[in-house]
Amino acid sequence: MSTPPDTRAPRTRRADARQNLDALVEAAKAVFAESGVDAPIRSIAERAGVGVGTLYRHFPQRSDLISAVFRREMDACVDAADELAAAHPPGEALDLWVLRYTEFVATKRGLSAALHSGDPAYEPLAGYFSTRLAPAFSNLLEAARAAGERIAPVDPEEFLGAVADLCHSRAGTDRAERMVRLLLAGLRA
Amino acid sequence: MSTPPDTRAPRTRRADARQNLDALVEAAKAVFAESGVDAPIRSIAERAGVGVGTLYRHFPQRSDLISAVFRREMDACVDAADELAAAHPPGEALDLWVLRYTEFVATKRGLSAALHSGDPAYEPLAGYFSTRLAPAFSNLLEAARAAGERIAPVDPEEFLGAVADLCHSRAGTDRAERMVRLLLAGLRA
Amino acid sequence: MSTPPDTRAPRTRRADARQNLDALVEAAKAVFAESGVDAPIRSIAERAGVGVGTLYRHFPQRSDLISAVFRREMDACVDAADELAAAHPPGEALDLWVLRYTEFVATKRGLSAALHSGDPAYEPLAGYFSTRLAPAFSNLLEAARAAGERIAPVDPEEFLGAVADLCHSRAGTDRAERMVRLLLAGLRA
Amino acid sequence: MSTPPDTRAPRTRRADARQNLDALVEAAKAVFAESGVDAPIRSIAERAGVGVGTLYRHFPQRSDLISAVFRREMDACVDAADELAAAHPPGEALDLWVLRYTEFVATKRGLSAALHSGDPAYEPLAGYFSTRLAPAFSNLLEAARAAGERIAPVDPEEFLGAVADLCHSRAGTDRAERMVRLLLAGLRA
DNA sequence: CATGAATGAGAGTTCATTCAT
DNA sequence: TATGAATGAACTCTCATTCAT
Repeated sequence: MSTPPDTRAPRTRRADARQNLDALVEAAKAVFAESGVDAPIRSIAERAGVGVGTLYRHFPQRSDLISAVFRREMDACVDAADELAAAHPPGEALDLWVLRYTEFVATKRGLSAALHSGDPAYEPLAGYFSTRLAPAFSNLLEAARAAGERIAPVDPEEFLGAVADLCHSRAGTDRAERMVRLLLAGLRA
Repeated sequence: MSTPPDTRAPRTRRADARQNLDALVEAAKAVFAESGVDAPIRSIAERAGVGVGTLYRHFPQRSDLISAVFRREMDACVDAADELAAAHPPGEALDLWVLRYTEFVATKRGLSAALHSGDPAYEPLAGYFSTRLAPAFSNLLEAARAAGERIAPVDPEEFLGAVADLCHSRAGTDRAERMVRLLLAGLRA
Repeated sequence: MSTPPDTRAPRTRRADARQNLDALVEAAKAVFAESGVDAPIRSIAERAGVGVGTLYRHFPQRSDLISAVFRREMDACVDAADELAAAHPPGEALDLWVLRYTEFVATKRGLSAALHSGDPAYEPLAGYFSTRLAPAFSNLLEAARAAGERIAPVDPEEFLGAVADLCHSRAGTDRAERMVRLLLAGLRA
Repeated sequence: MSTPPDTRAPRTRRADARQNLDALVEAAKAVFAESGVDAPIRSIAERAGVGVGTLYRHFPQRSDLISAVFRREMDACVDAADELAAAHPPGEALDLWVLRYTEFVATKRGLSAALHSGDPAYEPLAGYFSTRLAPAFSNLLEAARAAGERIAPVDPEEFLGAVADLCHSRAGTDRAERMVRLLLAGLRA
């Protein structure tokens, strides 16, 4: 009436849920960076040293895992905005933060595709994008304007989306950076 | 009293092959636009009204098909450069062509990913990119400079790659166009 | 001035265990009725508000749980035989009890499959079937015969098995009842 | 961009589609009889000496395969009705055919479950049941009545369903036959 | 004693690719 | 030369079962 497999790998069992969760997100981050967000689920579980079942327990949908990875780093990126604003003059802070954002995006192949896929599973992620990242950027934009810089009107989300696009391709970070600078220049034209 | 010679095309071999090839490229173009370059091979063969075997005969690698599709439209895009240059003042021609190029890219989901995948199969395509599109753009750039416009030094290929990135995402063509214009503005800053 | 003795149940161990056991059997009954005996073990544990481990402690084999559920209701069904015999004339009691048995079986999707699966785990259940249900039915049969009814010779177990089969299918209880009546009619032909 | 596995089992390739189809239905019949209609798809493919893909090509849904198996034998069973009617007196033909039908059902574990599962995929099969088997049975019933037999009014489909239920269980054909005879007796009571 | 996280076998399904016809 | 049937690797997901806490 059932399948009685005799287990033979005792390994970690129950070590610590929190730890596993971390390992999974970390592994996912690495794998996504290497192979994009469509990488086989199993490869992530393996990298985390965890059974697929465990992965599914914590992240029933692929999108849950993607969201977890991105959210974690989005937070760090958002925090950087305040730090840079505090340590640099507005215009400079703006540029520096966009480059920081660039780094965040650099390893997220497929992020924008996911965000715009229309799949409702990504709405929370998109929401996070709108409610956290975009405002952070918007603040920097306003601060620069308040400091007297002439900056073209631009939708913050749209601009960040564009920067993301420029950084997804495997064309290398140098090119990405040059092109992002061009975009920033366009902002000031 | 004699049998009238049957004049109906007995030498269709070649013609058929050509036709198949055309149908395939056309079908691939449509399917790529709809589902991206990772679409099932079969769906392309079906759309072309041809067996998969035939597809494989003409395009042993998926990349061959991708290249064929892109090459065909690249040609049209390259030709447009001359036409625009003849009909408009240099600066305007430059902008118009970039928008024209934008359209070409718009339906090519995955083009830049393919170009930068590192897969040697795409080298011919990348080569075509460098030897045809980039020079066409370069000419427009030079013409504008010659006409007195101040245009930042930029690697043509890199710039075109960036534009491509901006157009891939499913975020809609409006956003893409706005962002491309920003990039163009950056060029003149 | 002295600490008043804490009289609140400190000896709940046993009581808890009994309670869990009850909850499990009850939950299993409900789940089996809804999804058949192949329902996920976990869903039963959840329904009982208990961890899977606890379930496994009490019922190491799925068949143990199945047996427990069935046994409990078989008992009730067996008891009904005496009650009906006491309250009705023999022939009527016979018919009424078979319909009562029908109800018992109705929600036991998979019971007969389990009983006849050949899996040795079900032998105790089958034994219970033979030693309790079949005799109860046999008594009613004999009583009816003793009362002068002409009833075909039939193996009680076999007959009950047949009735069970007629009730398993999801075809609805109406049909089942009609067909069971036909079977009863056959008994008297 | 793709997975280039190097095939190593050349085996039959394209031998004959018709043959494969037959082999599949045959294998499915055997597997269904052994393990019920929920048996792993893969086991059927293996038994037929065919890749899973081939199975899926011919029978995209499990229900398609089930239907194919059943339909084939239903046809034979329906044909038997005429033959028996021609060779025997009505009452006898009726009994003989029901036993014949019994044989058909005997190896179809899960048939009635499938028929009554409510899954729309089985509607064609259920339809076949109603339009072919039930009428065949109905004719025999009428013929027997016309010949003067007293036969209880009964819904042909319902009756056949009941017979099916009696034959599904693994309880052995002897028991099934005895119980079916009882049901037939009930019909004449 | 109870819990539920972890495990991994196994089932379903898709699709690139080959090759008999 | 064209066809499309066949193949099977690879992927996703579920769930029985164990065992650290």
